[in-house]
Amino acid sequence: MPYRVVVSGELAKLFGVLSHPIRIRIIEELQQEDLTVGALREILDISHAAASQQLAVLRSHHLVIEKRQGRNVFYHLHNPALAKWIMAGLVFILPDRREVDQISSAIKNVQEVWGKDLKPKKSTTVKKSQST
Amino acid sequence: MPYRVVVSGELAKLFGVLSHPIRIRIIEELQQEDLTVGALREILDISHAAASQQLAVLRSHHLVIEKRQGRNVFYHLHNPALAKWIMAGLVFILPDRREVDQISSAIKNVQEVWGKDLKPKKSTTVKKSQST
DNA sequence: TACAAATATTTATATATATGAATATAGCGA
DNA sequence: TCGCTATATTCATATATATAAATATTTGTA
Repeated sequence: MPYRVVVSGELAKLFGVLSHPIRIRIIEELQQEDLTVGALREILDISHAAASQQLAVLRSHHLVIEKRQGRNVFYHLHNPALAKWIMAGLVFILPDRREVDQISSAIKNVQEVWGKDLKPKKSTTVKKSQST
Repeated sequence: MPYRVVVSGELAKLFGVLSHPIRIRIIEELQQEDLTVGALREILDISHAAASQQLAVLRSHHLVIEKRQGRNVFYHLHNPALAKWIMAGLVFILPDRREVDQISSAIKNVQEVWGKDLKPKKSTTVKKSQST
């Protein structure tokens, strides 16, 4: 198979995995610190099953790594550069005129939160509580 | 709307647009030189309508710009950095064991072709002939 | 046992894509 | 100017795919 076809196919798959808001948010949250499924569920305000499913998609493409710790499963990025690379893609977002203000101010906010230099990882810190 | 939601949604849309092999190949081909629909059709070996449709997707997200010239319509990248950014995503492709060799050699090949320094653009050069 | 997470299944929805036909636009020649 | 051809876009339709959300079930662990 011609290599261009192989590679464009693989890239397309990668982009497919990234083409969901929840999965992007998971990746950005994981850049800050390792998190359990329950913690992500809470942060993203989604059901447990949903969090698990989206993590499974990321896992199946080796973008995140799971690490069991007691009854919790912590996730971290296989390659933290992924989160940075995604942020670099922000410049290619070209909203339509009417949304320009709203979206570009949102981008600025997000760059401060997701884009700033990272705190030293507290990877094994367990959140105190976790409901449902 | 919380800005994280806005931005992750916009990014997801962008990734969605890029999650098709043909569209990726179009972007990489356009990095080398501006091309007409017919030229792309030929290079990618797809139908004329298919080329036009995929270009419409890219156009609707402002990733490519059309410029009419006589009876041809030339396309170019709105932001050539897009092609480079996509190539930078290659490092996040983590194939399964069995495909590792095939895919990583394909990636190497592609990096030579799509990743090398660009020739000065001959943007308005019209291809001599064009069948079908 | 009870909790956390993963897995499996189903359902519903959306979406993409290929194809062929119709339409539009531009250049060319009589 | 009037056709004729080349190029490109659009539309309609059928098919395929995917995809997500919801639910239920299972597994592992304290």
